[in-house]
This record gives sequence, C-alpha cells and structure tokens, in this order.
Amino acid sequence: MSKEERREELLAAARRVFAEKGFHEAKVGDIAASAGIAKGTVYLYFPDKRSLFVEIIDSLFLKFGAAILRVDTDGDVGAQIKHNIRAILSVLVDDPDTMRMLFAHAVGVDPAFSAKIESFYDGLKTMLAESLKEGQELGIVADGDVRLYASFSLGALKEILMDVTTQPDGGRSREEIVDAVYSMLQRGYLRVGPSGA
Amino acid sequence: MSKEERREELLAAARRVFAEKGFHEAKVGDIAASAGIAKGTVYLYFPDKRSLFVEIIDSLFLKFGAAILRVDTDGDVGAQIKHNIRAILSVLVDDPDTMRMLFAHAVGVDPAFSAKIESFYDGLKTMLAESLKEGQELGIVADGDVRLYASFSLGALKEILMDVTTQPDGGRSREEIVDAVYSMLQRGYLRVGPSGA
Amino acid sequence: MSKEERREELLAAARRVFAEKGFHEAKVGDIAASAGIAKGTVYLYFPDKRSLFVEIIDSLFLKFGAAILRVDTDGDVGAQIKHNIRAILSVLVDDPDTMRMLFAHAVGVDPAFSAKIESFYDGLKTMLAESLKEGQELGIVADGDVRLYASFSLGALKEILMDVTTQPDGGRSREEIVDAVYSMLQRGYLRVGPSGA
Amino acid sequence: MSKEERREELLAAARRVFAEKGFHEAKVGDIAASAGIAKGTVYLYFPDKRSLFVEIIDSLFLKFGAAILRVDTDGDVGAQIKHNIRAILSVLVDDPDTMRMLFAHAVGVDPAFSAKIESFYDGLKTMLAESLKEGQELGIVADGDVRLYASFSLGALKEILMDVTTQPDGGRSREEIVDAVYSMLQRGYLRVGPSGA
DNA sequence: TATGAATGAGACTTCATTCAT
DNA sequence: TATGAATGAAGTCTCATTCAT
Repeated sequence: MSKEERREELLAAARRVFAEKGFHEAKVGDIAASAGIAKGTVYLYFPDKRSLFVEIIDSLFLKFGAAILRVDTDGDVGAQIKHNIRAILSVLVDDPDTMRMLFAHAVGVDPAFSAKIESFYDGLKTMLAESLKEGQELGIVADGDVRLYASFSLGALKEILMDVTTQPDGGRSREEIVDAVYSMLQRGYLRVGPSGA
Repeated sequence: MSKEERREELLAAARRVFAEKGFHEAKVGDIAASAGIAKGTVYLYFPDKRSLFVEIIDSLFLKFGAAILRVDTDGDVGAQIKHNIRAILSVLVDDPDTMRMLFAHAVGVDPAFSAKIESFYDGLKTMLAESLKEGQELGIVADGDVRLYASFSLGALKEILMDVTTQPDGGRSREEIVDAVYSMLQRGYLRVGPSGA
Repeated sequence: MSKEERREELLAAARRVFAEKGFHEAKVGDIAASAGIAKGTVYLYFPDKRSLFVEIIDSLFLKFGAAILRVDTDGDVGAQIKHNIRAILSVLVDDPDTMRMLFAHAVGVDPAFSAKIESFYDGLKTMLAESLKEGQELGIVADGDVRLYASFSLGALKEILMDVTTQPDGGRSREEIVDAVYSMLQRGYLRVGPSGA
Repeated sequence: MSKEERREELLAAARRVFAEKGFHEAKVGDIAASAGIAKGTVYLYFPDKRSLFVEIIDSLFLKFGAAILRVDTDGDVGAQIKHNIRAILSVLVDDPDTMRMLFAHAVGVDPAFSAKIESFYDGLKTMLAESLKEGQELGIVADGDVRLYASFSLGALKEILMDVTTQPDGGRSREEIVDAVYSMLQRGYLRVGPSGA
C-alpha cells in the first residue's frame, strides 16, 4: 500500500470512528485499530488527533465549495437552485460519515474548533442571504428578513441531510428529495389561511 | 439555602458552564466554582457529572411537552400553529443556556447519550409528521412526504432558534419571527416558476 | 500533614530521586512513590515535573546568594575568604542531594534549562572575577587573567564539593577542607621552579 | 564510502548532535540525518543509541591515556607538567564536540553510565594523587591532602576547558592558558597573609 | 452537610528499535 | 547493504470520583 493510500485509509478509518463516537470518545487507538495499523503509526501521517479531524472537515468544505454554483438570474433560476440542492445532497451521500461528524459531533470539540465551524455556517448563511437579497430585487424572492430565510433554509437542509445519511437508502430517491425541498421553498406546505399578519 | 435551592443553583451553574464549554470541556470543578461550592459537594446532589447533563436536557424536554399544544382542527388552525411556534420560542428565550447546550454540545457526549437525544428529536418528528398527515386528510397540508416536511420544519426551527439565542436581542421581535416562520411554512419564499415537477 | 509540609516532603523526595537518577531517568511515579503519595497528587503541588526541578535549583541559588558575603578589603581579607569557602561548603553539606543534582545532572536537561544554569555559573564567575580585579588593584591578587583565575577557582570548588557530597564523612573535617582550599589559592601546591614563564 | 568510513562519519555526526542536545534530546533520527543516512542504517553499525555514546567517550579516554605522560622526576618536572597540561588542552581543542558531551551532558544518562564516567574521573584522580604523593616525597609538592590537590586540579582543568571549548577562539592563546594554569598550581594567586593555618 | 486533598485509570504522544522491501 | 515505514512500550499529565476531616 502506498503512503498516499495508507493516508487515505487512515482518514477513512477516522471518519468512521469519529462519526460513530464523536471526537472525544474516539480514541486514537480506535482509529488505528479501525485502519488495521498500530497506534504509533497514526503519528507518521498526522501530527495529532485533532489534525485528523480538521482535515476531514476541511476537505468537506472544499467539496461543497466546488459543488455549489452561484445562481445566475439570467438563466433558469429554479433549475439552478435545484442543481445546488442536488449537488449538496450528492456530496453528502458520497460521504455520509463526514456528514454525521459535521452535524452530530463537530461542535463543542473545543472553543477554537466550534468557532471554525460556526464561521463556516455563517459564511454560508451570508452568501445565501445575499443571493436572496438579489432575488428580492429581481422579484423572485418574497419580501421579508433574508437572514431569517437563510437560516431557515440552512437548518432545514441540515436536518434533512441528517435523515438521508442516517437512513442511506430510506426509500426516498434523491430526486424526490430535491423536488420536495424545492417545492417547500417555493410554496411552503401549509394550506391554511393567513391567520393574522 | 435549602437543599432544594442548592440543587437548583447547581443545575443553573451546570447550564452556564455546559453552554459555554460543552460537556467535555466543562470540568466538575468549573461547575462547582460557578455555583460557589466545593467540588466534592457536587456529589452530594448528583451521582456524577453526566447526570447533571441529563437532568438539564430532560427538564427542557418536559417544558416543551407542556408548552406545545396538540392542534385541534376544529378551531383556528393557523392561530394554533403560531401559538406553538411562539411557545417553543418562549421556552428557549427563557433558558438560552440549555438551548445552546442542546443544539451546540449535546450530541456526541457518548453513544448512549446521542441516542437519547436523537430519539427525542425522532419523537418530535413523528408527532409532527402525524399532525401533518391529519392535516393532509383535512386538506390543509400539501400533498407530499410528511416525514420530509417534519424534518424540514424541525431543522428550520432549530437553526433559527440558535440564531435567536446567539444574538438574544438581535433586533427581531419574537412576533416577527413567529410571523416569518409561519409565512414560510405557508407560502415558501421563492417566487419562481415550478421548474420541472 | 499540612499542605506546606506535604509540599516540602515532595521537594525532598524529588531531590532524592533527581540526585540518584538524573532528570530524565527520574519518573514522576518514582518521586511520588518516594514521597509516599499517588502519582496524580504530585500535580496538586507542582504544575509539571520540570517545575519541581527548577524550584529545587532556584532555592539552592538563593541559599548561595544569602550565604556568600562580599569581601571588604578594609577588614581581614583572608578571614573573609575563608568564611565564604566555609559558607559554600555548609550550604552543600546541608543539602547534598541538591548538590549532586546541580553538579551531576543539571546540565543537558533541555537547552533552555542548560542556559539557565550556565548563566548562573557565569554570573558567579563574573562576580568573582570582579572581586579579583579589585584585589589586583589592591595588590592582594597576582597579576594575570582574572577570568581564568575565576574559572579555576570555581571548577576546583565544584569538584571538591562533589567529593564532599559523595563521601559525606570521608574523614576530612570541614575546617581541613577550608584550610586546604585557602592555602591552595594562596600558595599553590607545586614546589618546583618557574620552568620557563 | 567504505564501511569503516561510514562508521566514522556516523560517530562524527553523533558527536555533533550529542554535543548540541545532550543524550536524551538527541534523537537517533537527528544523528542519522546529520550523517546523511537513513535511520535504520544506524543499526547496521551500532547495536543501539547508547553504544554510540559510549564509544565516543571511550575513545576520548584512550586519547587522554595516550597523550598524558607519566612524570619522570629525574627530568625537568615543571616542563613535563606543562607538557601534560598542553596535551590535555590539545586533545580537547581537536575535538570540542566530545569535550562538550563529556562535561555538559555525559552524566545522568543512566546510573550505569554515570558510574562509568565517575570511575574514569576517579581513575584520573587516583593517578594524579599518586603522582603528587611521589612529589611530596621528593619535596616538590607541598604537604597536605594529595587527594584534595587532585580534585582541585582536575576541577579547575575541567572548568577552564569548558571555557575554552565554549569560546574556541576566545582570545587566549593555548600557551597563555598553559602558563596560567601552571603558575596557579605553583604559586596560587592570593597574595594575602596566612590567615590562621 | 461541606470540604478539597488524594487517588488512579486512562488518554495522547514520542521514539528506539525492528523488519519487509 | 540501505531504507524508512511500522511498531508498541512507556512516559507525562488530566480529571472524575472518593474519602478523611
């Protein structure tokens, strides 16, 4: 096995163990065992336990960055939004362990670490909010607090993704999910009257 | 200070410290110091550190249970839904430390613990999905996967609540939030055409 | 046993173990065992192993500083020099473990540490050289490189002290040693002709 | 490079690294890197790290043995003593790394090792003491404890040598040092009265 | 009941040494 | 012979929990 392969194997093992146990309960020995190597060998590839964790999260961030396209309002906006929803789903379906790590265990590792992840989400939210702002000017997004819309969308997506990864083949096809999410953003699902407002 | 008061004081201190540092970084000594007592004294009120954490989460669950009313479709459904959104917000605004604990640090403590929290969310989702199912039969909820709608709603709510607790007086009034959430459930926010479907 | 006593007991144990094994071979567990306490208890009194070492050395430095008197050339210089030789001997005879630590094991612990000790000796040497310089001006010290004289004296003293501590009651009375050292500084011991110069 | 050359190269590298870092801080990898070979290769030439250290010290001992001449009292004693002082200086000036190793880091490696070095110094001291004893009988060494004289001389020499190696070209010529040491042994440097005795 | 000193299991990490290539 | 990846024993330090006062 080449050095690079062993490194990848180790990252994969770390993903599995972190996903299952969280950062603190995952012992370096567990990761080594899961990769089929000795404890000390881990330190030939990574300087410490934390750096394994960081690298996994970072590479997911990169994948997201590459997968999500900026919406061009001259084209078919709906199709582009659907594309992005689909892209995010794909990244996660390819890598459910990392997904679980990120959603279930990433926060609370240590203050600096939480800050890193929170700033990632903040960045996402800001980006999304800006897009929505543009959308409002173009009349394709409803009036209202775009920041709130962004939180709303991000939270919804996170939760659904958690579902997807927990039950990897839970019956719902990927396209069904994309459609449902899109439709919800577009029309909500409550069919009751305004009730005040 | 009576035994019961001291116990409450201790729980409050634990909430503060857990919210700030997460379970693992919160040391028993920190909690004791924050409560103004000696470390050993903690063990006169709680058998171990974990039980402090569990009791805090449990009591939040109870509060939620008490605050959320089952929707009666004979009455004004929209108003009742808004009431529930408002109720959830209130519980959290009253107790932002616990909220942060739950959202930011609760998962990943240990497998058994994660399971407990996940089952709570699952319970919530199931309840919500059932309500939505009824709603579909009554024609007040759009067709589609109710489980997905439930995840969607729960995730959105979690994220927004996180925002609210992070910036307790971030300019948005509680009623504005309630209205925005309700409106989103009702009409979405995208004002673009169907795009496929 | 009071907290302060326990601390002293721990320092004494550390002195014993460091003197016997040197810094690296002395395990924290050895020191704890020698003090009759558990390993973890050490860390209630000292932040780490190194700080134990440092404190022992530092306190010896202080003792030296207090014991050695500046020579006043108006008085009986010889008596004062003898007093200082005697004072140094006394400090070490009182605390032979520290002495062994300092001479046998102190250097090489780590770069920063070696530097500290070397600077101590340097300080001593400089002080001594300055005194000797004054002495030359007063005609009570032979012409020549005072820095060399200082090294000479310090080295000789170190070696003799090592002897003394290794064989605590090796037959030589303290006063005999004082006299011998003094006489050597005063007259050398070779009774052969100049041989060149 | 022949086997023997590589072995020498390795010893030289070890000297450099040991001198700089001391035994414990010198990692086998550092030595290998300094010799420009792989870590595993070290073990083809030496059974373990300690044996490298031991061999370096041993070979210095041999050099000393070869360089120092037994004093023949029929000849010019002063000249012979000067010759020996000069010889010792030369060995060290030729090999300052080993010198630093010996004085600064050698002791404290482990009990067995310290014992070895101490016994070397003991041997030196005994040899020197015997010579001085003879000298007393011949009237060329002052009365008094010859063992003490030996310690005195050895310690002084060590300290001065340390100085010399620390500041390789610190301004003092080798011959100046030889003269100064000799003169100190012969006449001391204090020019004050007996003060007791 | 309250204290806080003491405990000791267990984690991470280092590095001399081994061994397959 | 040379390599350098792999090993695993062992060390330092942390901290939840216990216990004598």
